[in-house]
Amino acid sequence: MAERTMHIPSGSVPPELACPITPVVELIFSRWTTAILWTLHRDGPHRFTELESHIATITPKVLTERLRALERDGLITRTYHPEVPPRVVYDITDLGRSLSPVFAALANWSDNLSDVERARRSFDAKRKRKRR
Amino acid sequence: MAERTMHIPSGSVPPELACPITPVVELIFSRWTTAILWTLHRDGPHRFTELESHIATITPKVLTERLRALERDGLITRTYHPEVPPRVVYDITDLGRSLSPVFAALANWSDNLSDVERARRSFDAKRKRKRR
DNA sequence: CTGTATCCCGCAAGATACTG
DNA sequence: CAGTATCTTGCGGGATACAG
Repeated sequence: MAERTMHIPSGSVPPELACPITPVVELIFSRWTTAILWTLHRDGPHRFTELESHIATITPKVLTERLRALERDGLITRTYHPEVPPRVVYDITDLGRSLSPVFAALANWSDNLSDVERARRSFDAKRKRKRR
Repeated sequence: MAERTMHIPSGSVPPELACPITPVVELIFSRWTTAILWTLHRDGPHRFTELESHIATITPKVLTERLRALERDGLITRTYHPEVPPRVVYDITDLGRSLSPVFAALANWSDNLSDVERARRSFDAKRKRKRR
């Protein structure tokens, strides 16, 4: 873990006081955004409906919200083609691509999910025993 | 970030269908948890009130909730010392420590936060221009 | 096709007060 | 000290309808 003292951006909310990476977390990991970034990163540019059907359970409203936020943050681009019917293509930016080491670290760690599962079962079992 | 809810995914069908790292994200990055894990990892074991005052803006109720969840997931330990007054010490586990590469990747990426800020200003400026 | 515009709800999170 | 117990609230996210 990095031991450096980092600048804490102003305008951030409470938890940052104790943890310098919280701003990054809150920036990147709002719900659905990893799915969107991951898709664009791995499979290239997508149109609105392509993303919609690929993520499957997201509603158009929420997808629009997330895409706007990601575009505003400079992580994806939105390209409008004035055709009939209109066509809009979303793609990941270099800034968005720079997240790949983060994603790789997360993907690596997913090996530990089974340990988490086991810990949960153990914890719940103990709780059940104490209850009765 | 994170589920932002690491708690039992409510009624919704999870986004991990489109993104394999989403489960990890939802596990680790619920609000406050990075601050807790970061603190325990960097500064060693802490008592309840030590965490409370270190994170400063968290309420005891929420801190308890997060600590329980992290304990259940096997990422931290809770040790009760039956003294007078009672003493409880929280510490990070090996499983929790194994998140270091993830945190390091995130800390590294925080250099890009300034780019995000710039992108936001640019985006907002464009919006303003179009509006009038 | 690519979105808005509304309305609505669950629940994480906050405030406050109290206890073994 | 280390938490519960209760009540309230903000808002992310869902459902539905509709528009350019």
